[in-house]
Amino acid sequence: MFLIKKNYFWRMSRQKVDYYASEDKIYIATDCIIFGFDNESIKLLVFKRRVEPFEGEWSLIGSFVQQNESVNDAAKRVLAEITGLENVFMKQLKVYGDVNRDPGSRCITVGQYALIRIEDQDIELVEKHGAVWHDLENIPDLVLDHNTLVQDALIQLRLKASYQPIGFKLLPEKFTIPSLQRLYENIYQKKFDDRNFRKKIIALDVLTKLEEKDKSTSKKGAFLYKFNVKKYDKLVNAGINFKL
Amino acid sequence: MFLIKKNYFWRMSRQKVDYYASEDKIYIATDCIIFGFDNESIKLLVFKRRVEPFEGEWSLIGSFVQQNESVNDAAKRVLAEITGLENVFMKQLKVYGDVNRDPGSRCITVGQYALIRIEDQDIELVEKHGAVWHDLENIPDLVLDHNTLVQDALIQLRLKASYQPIGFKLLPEKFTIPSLQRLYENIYQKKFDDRNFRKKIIALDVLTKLEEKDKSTSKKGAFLYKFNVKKYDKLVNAGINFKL
DNA sequence: ATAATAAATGTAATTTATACATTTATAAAA
DNA sequence: TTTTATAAATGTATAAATTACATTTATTAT
Repeated sequence: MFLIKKNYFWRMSRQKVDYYASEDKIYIATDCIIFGFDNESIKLLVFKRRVEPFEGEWSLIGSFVQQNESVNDAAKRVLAEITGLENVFMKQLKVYGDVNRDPGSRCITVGQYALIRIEDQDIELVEKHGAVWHDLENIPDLVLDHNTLVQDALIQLRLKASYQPIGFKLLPEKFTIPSLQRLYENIYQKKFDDRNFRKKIIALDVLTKLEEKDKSTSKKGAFLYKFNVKKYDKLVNAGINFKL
Repeated sequence: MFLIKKNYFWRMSRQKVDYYASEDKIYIATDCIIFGFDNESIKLLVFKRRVEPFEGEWSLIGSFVQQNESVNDAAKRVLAEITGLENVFMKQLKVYGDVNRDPGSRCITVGQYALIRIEDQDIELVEKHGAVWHDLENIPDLVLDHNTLVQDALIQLRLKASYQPIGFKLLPEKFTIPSLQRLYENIYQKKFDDRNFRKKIIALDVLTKLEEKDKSTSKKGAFLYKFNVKKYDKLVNAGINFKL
């Protein structure tokens, strides 16, 4: 039998239910919906479970939240364990709290989506954990409600991209305008006119043009740009409305 | 000592920590940030605690999540207990999961904001629970991190209002265009030009004009309108972009 | 009959978004 | 060395949306 600590009686007065003793427990997990971009398309990082239960099945990367860490720190910890990355863009998506979402035991999970630069990952670490990048069109069946988490995260990503230039979080430090365009075409699942796209992005005035060119995709080569964080922060503070 | 059920070993393989036995427990609560509109200004519903701890202090309305209810149902339950209302617009805001957010014991809370029509509330019930509506400019100091929850909810409300006409959730079934304008002026904390506001709202084509007038605020009286849910749903499905 | 007051209406000017075709730089092939 | 192939880069005219702005109208109370 598990006794709730005394100082937790305070909330109970408002409720009809008897909380005073309970064997019950609700577990708290967090699962990461990790998106990356490889200059071609947006991809999702999932891993194949190597132990029971669900051995051999695909799953998001997650963990229980521990007693001595915040919910957000738990997600950061898992992300670092699998990709070797810290200081990654990560946002809470939603709590999945249905009673029977996990047949094993009562467990809620906090979905958190992360945007990472694929090139920055620690490939050995990723492979060691059995994690694999999947195209969004080919996401396998995942355990529990994880496919729902992914779909919700995609909706959120598209929404958020429409009022904040989060797309930059997915790009390497130096990137070309055509690759930025491909990224946004991926996010929104539609083509943009290349002249208008370039015009709009440059009008935002958050890019710094470099002397270097990336010649990997054309003979002419495309100029590389950097994201100007200062100018961007100014924009955000002024209440940006970044619509493509 | 509390033993984690066997089938919960599966997540552990990924972690270094020993989960096999633990006296620890993380409590899960949910707190409601309840907004209402009285044709004048937006208000927040909070209540004065009548029992220890924090007796006499102001607090959001919340509860622990119970074993046999979902996180969202817990919030709905509390909301119904205090206001008598069901089928209210409510959205998850964020999980507050810092280790020390609650000095009593480890407890995370899911903030959920609700938009209600003040006129619909069960006043007796509200008063019975010691709940009071406060102007946003005069929100008292609340327990724990509840003031943070409120501020975050306001930001979210403003953001959401810019791409979905959630403002209507705060209005009575029949409302005038000037009162709708006052609501949006409250949400955005700025004045709109009355001619342009009316033009834009009517161009949305989700309002049905009634024959009745509301003469409570002028001699001429203002025509009442109803929100057309069908037309609105069409808009939402088509990917609305409701900007004022 | 008059005064007072909020509600309702239209238009011109400006800004922003869209549609659309050619030239340019370079590497590879001839 | 010349030609070919290819993605990158650029400008302009048209349409659509947003903004700024002033007067008339319906009604109640005096």
